[in-house]
Amino acid sequence: MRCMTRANSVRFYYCIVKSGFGEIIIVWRWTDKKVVRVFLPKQCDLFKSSVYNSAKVLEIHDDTVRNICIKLSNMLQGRPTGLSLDVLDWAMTQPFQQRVLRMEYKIPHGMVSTYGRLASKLGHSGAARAVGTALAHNPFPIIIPCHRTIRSDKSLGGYAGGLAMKKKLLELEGVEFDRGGRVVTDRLW
DNA sequence: CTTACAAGAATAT
DNA sequence: ATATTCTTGTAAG
Repeated sequence: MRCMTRANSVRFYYCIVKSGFGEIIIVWRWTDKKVVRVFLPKQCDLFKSSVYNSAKVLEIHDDTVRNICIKLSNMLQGRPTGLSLDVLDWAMTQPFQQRVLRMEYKIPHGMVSTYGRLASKLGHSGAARAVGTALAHNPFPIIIPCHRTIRSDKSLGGYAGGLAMKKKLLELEGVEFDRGGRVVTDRLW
């Protein structure tokens, strides 16, 4: 795990966590060491074109940072890991989106919900698609397990990291699929 | 079972 | 103000 920093007014640094899916990039704010974004392997180009680019290498020397990297790595191997939400920076999230993300966080390991159900839980029944867009812009994939939300017909729905990754993440958590790629479960969260 | 489509909600542009 | 999106229930093919 290596870190990098950016010489600018607002300083960020990032860690690369290696996984079976490829390299995951965690971006931190220098000042308060809060996680600002997580980039999945499929979002590598997005990272380069983001404001979090142009950095230089730095070694991890912080226990908090190291701890989060390890926990994230565990999650990528399908192990349930208690990652606290207070390591995250919510500044860039919209009010509704933040409520969606916090609700998503409650979905237990190995369980799935649907966009529509989450909407209802938030008191916005009918806002299934809005939940979808909120999750689509999830700045903290994996930490906020947005792979645990699927469509009402139990097909996968979407995932910024690619559907293959979404399916694999769920399988690692013990979720089963049928031949049509739909989740088999009678228990929706 | 598989497409087609309108409705609906929040956010991005 | 309009376009966009990780949806959904219903109505046909």
